[in-house]
Amino acid sequence: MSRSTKQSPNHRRASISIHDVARQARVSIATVSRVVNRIPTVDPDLAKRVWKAIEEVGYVPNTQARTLVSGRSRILGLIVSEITNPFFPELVQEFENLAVAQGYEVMIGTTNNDPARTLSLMRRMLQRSVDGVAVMTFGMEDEMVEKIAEYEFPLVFIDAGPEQPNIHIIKVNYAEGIRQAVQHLAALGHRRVAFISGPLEMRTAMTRRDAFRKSMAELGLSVPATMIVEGDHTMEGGKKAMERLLALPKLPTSVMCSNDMTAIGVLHALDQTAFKVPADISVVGFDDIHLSQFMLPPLTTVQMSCKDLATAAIKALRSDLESDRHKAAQREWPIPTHLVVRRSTEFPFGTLPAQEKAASSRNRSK
Amino acid sequence: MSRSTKQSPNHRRASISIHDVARQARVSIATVSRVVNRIPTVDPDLAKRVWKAIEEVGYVPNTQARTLVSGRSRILGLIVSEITNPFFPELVQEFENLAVAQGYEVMIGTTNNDPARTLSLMRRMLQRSVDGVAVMTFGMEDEMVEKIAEYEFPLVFIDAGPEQPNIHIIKVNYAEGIRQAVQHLAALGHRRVAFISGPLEMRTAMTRRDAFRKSMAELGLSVPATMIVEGDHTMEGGKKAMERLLALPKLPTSVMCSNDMTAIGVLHALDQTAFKVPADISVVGFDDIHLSQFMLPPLTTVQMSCKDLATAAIKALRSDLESDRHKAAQREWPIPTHLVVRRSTEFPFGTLPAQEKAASSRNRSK
DNA sequence: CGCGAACCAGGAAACGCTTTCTGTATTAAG
DNA sequence: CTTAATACAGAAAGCGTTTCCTGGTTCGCG
Repeated sequence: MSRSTKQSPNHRRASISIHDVARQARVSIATVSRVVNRIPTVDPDLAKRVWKAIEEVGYVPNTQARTLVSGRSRILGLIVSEITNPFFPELVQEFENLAVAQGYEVMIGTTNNDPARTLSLMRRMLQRSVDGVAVMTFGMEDEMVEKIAEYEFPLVFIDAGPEQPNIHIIKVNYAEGIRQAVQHLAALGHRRVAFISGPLEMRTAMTRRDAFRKSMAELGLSVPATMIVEGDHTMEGGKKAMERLLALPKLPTSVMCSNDMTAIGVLHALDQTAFKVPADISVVGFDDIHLSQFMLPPLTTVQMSCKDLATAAIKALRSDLESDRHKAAQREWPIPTHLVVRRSTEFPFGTLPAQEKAASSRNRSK
Repeated sequence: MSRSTKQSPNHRRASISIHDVARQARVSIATVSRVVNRIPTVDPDLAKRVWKAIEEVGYVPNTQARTLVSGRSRILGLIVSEITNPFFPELVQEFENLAVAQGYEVMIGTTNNDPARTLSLMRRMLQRSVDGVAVMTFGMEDEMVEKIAEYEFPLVFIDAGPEQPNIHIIKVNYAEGIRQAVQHLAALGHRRVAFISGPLEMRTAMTRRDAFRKSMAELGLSVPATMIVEGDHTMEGGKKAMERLLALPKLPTSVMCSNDMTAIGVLHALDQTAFKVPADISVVGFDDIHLSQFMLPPLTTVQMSCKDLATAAIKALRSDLESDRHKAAQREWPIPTHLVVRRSTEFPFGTLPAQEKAASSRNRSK
C-alpha cells in the first residue's frame, strides 16, 4: 500500500505526496508525474481525472524531490553589490518578477564588494544547486570574475567576462547615453563640463569616464584634467567631489556624474552654496533610479533600464538552460542607454560671479 | 560498487556524493553522514579520516537530498511589501546576514500589497518547504494575515496576528519613540504640532497616530482635527499632505510624520516655500532609514532599528525550529524605538509672518 | 573467566519524485 | 485473420541524503 496510509512515526511533515494523488485517481505515480509535467503521451481523459484528484487532495509537488532526481532546481542566483544602493532593489524587483513568471525562484546574495563574502556566496549557491547565476555587480575585480567563472552553471556578467561556453555577457551601451547627454549639454551652450567618476578600480567607472571623454572630444570640447574628479558612486562621495570642483579657480557650468547617487550628492553640495541648479550649474546623473525624479530639481539622467538589464540576464540564462544543447548560442546581450531630460539641466546663465557665490555658502552642515 | 564508479548515462551533473567520500575513507555512508552532521558517537580517529577524505574529493553535501529526507530545508522566507521603499532593503540586508550566519538561506518575496501575489508567494514558499516565514509588511489586511496563518510552518508577524502556537509577533513599542519625539518638540517650545499619518487602513499607521495623540494629551497639548492629515508613507504622499497643512489658516510650528519617506516629502514641500527647516518649521520622521541622515537638513527621527527587527524575527523563528518541542515558548517579541535628534528640529523662531512665506513660494515644480 | 552493558560502525529503508523499460491493448497493414 | 506497429499505463530503479536497527567489539564488574 501507499506509504502515506501507514502512520510511520518519523513522518514529520505529513505532506500530501504523489502517491495520494495516484491512489485517489486510481493510476500509478508515473502517470501522475507525467500529467503534472504535461507529457503529451497521457490519455486526455486520464489526465483530467488526475487533475481532479490533484485538486481534491490538494497536492503540491515537492521541489526538493524534483530537483534531486532531475538535477534542475529552478532556482536562479542573483548577485548584487549591495542592496542598500537604490539601483539594486529596482533591479532585484524586475529580475524576480521575470524569474517567477517563468517558473523560477531567485536566490539573492550581496557581496558588499568583499571577496570572501562573494566566494562563500557562490558556494552557497552551488550547494543549493542553482540552475544559473546573474552576477549584476558593477565593481568586481577581474580576478574574482575568473574565479566565479570556474563554476559550471550558466553565468551572466555585466560588461566583461572570460570567453567560455557557459558565460554570457551583458554589453551595456554606455557610450550612447553619455553621448546624448554631452550633446544635450553642448546644445544648451555648456562648454566647461566636469565629470565625477566612480571609483576607478571599477571597470564600469572607467568605461563611463572614457565614454564621456570621447563624446566631449567628438564635439571638439576640451576636458582639462582638473575637470575630472573621482567619486565613489555614493551620495557622500558625490558631495565631496563637488566640493573639490567648487574649489577650482575656474568653475564648470555643468557636471556629469557616473551614477545618480553621485549626482544627488552634487545637488546636496550645491544646496549649501548660493549656486542654483540648473540656472548656475547643470547636473546630469546616470542610472535613472526611482529617486531621481523626486529630487529637487528632478534629475536629468541617463537611463539604464533595470528592466532591460533583468530581461537580458534572464534571457541569457534561459537560453543556456532550455536550449537543446548549445547550438552556436548567443553569448553577448546588448542593452541600450539613453538620456532622460528633466529639470536639472538648462542654459548656463551664470548670473553671479562665481567666487562670490561659492563664498556665500549657507553652510547648513556646520 | 559505488554508483559513482559506473558511468551511468543519465548522470547529468557528475557531482561528488557521500559515496565517494565513503569509498575514499573506507567507511560506510552512514558514518560519513554522522561525521558531517557532527554526531558525537563517531570515533575521533575515524572522523578525522572522513574529514580528510571530504577535503580530498571536494565533497559538498546536496541540500536537496538533505531536505528531502530530514524535512528541514534551512530556508527562511522573508516577505516584505516592496523592495523599492528604502526601509525594506535595509531590513532584508540585516535579515540575510543574520540568517546566513546561522546557516540558513533566505527566500525573499514582495507582496506589493497585492493579495493574489501574496497568496502565490506563500504557495511558492510552501513548495520550497521553507522552515519558517517572517512577514515583515506593515500594511496587511487582517483577512490576509489569517489566511497566511493557516500555513503550518513557524510564522512571525509585526504588531499583530492570530493566537496560535506557530505564530510569533513582534511588538514594536511605537509609543516610546513617539513620546520621546513629542516631548523633545514640546521641550523646544512647540505647541502646535501636526501629524501626517500613513494610510489609515494600515494598522500600524493607526497605532502610530494614536501614540502621537496620546503623547500630546499627556503633555496637555491639544491636537485639532485639522492638524492630523493622512499621507500614504511615500514621498509624494508626504509632499501633498504638507501642502494641505500649508493651506491652513493657522500653521503648525512642527510636523511629525508616520515614516521617513513622508518626512522627506515634507522637506520637499517646504523647500518650495520660503519656510526654513528647522528655523520656521521642525520636522520629525519615523524609521530612521539610511537616507535620513543625508537629507538637508539631516532628519530628526524615531529609530526603529532594522537590526532589532531582523534579530527578533530570526530569534522567534529559531525558537520554534530548534527548541525541543514548544516548551511554553515565548510568542511575543518586544522591540524598542527611540528618538534620534538631528538637525530638522529646533526652537520655533517664526521669523516671518506665515502668510507671507507661504506666498513667496519658489515654486520650482511648476 | 563469563556475562551484560556500552559503544560504535554498517546495512538498509525511506524521503518524493523522474524516467527508462516493460508489457498489454489497440490499431493498421497485408 | 494474422502480424507488425503503435499508444500508453505501470513497475521499478534510481537521485543523495538521514536515521533506525542490527550486530560485532570492547569493557566493567561480579
